[in-house]
Amino acid sequence: MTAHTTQGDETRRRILVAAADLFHKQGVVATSPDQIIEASGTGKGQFYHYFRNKEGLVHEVLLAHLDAIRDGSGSLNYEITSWKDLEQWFEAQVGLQKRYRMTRGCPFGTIGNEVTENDELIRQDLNLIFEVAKAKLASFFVREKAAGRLVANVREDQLADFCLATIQGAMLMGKVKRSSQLVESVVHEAMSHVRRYAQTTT
Amino acid sequence: MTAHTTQGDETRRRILVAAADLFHKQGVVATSPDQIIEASGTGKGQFYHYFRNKEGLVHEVLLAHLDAIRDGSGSLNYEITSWKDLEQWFEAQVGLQKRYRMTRGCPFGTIGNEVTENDELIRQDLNLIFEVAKAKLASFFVREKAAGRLVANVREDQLADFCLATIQGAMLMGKVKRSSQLVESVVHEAMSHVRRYAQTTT
DNA sequence: ACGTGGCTGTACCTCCCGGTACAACACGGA
DNA sequence: TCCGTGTTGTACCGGGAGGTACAGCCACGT
Repeated sequence: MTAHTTQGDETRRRILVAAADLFHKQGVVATSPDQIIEASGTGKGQFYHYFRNKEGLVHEVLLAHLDAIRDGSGSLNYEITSWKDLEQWFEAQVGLQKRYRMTRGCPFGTIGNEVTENDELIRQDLNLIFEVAKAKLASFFVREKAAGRLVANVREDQLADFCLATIQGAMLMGKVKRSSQLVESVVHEAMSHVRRYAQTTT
Repeated sequence: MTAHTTQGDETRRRILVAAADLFHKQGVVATSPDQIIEASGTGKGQFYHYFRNKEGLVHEVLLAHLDAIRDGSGSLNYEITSWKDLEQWFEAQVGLQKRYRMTRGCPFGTIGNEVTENDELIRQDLNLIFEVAKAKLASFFVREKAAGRLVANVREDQLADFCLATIQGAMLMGKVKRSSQLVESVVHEAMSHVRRYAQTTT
């Protein structure tokens, strides 16, 4: 299951990266082990040596995503310390989508939408990812409120969920429309809404 | 392709209904013709008699959805004439999701997320659906603005996109979390944002 | 040097996917 | 009545999905 050699570690990593990319591009169901094997330049032997099966691989891809959010090693910065940061967090997602010429949505959303009642494990992984992301965003709002810069009756986690949900929906619609303008304007509305809770209590 | 007999019309309809349900439940890619055939109680003969292939069926399912939005024959009412209507439109989506015990997302969103660069036709169908839905919502805002009950500098279609995007994101996250509370609160935030553009100019 | 792991490649297997071919049937009109 | 068109069932097919078996390899400690 896990690698015991630097070389083995490398191939394992290559499989993970190739899989993550293909899942993002065309979804989990539409991606076959053979495709991942070819894209990663490995063989069937390695694939089933390092991963129990396809579902196991999906699980580990999601864990990798989770780590990326947790330690900030991914291309997105979830450590929000200012309103500017929050705005950049939104913009960064649009930017990422633009690099793929608006042909892709959010990596998590893409997988999340494919989840059925038989994928309980995967669903929980995704749930955890959203939970961690929410906590990161919410902690910013908590600090702002503590500093008296946020109206007192606002629910911080609810606001964080709002941010996540809007960006998910915006990216999905941006992908369908193949247009970044839609995403930009939705993000703009969302930011404008969240900002209204900010107050300058002198 | 198209039926010429009331009986043939019936089987064609049964296939469409069964397909729509399965696509909503588990997505397009994960649904095989055989499953649709079994669920609709028909045979392979009928399937390929009435539809060119699987993609053709997806296309027609989407056209049926589109009609449902256009003439209001679906379970959702897109004819918004009051703020109460708008709120009910949001709530109706959550209600629908709840009936499936939060195991499904939006029918369009589910399909939209599966779209790749090879599904240009399907993508355009979905785009049209979103476009029509947006127009329905936007026309309400236009009327409100004309009546002076909306701030003058608001872009009506942008606001409509915002509504669509948030409900999409909310339903996706609701499905992943298997919780309707998340959806309710996101919808609440969205409504609260949109309502701020309303003004009573005496 | 040699065994004992981890690593890697390839052959193979079963099942189902999307689809075709084709024969039988129903039934209204000439 | 008998033909033609719309409808329905079933047999079949190539290919790829997801996965297993297994044999070679290479490095390492001893």
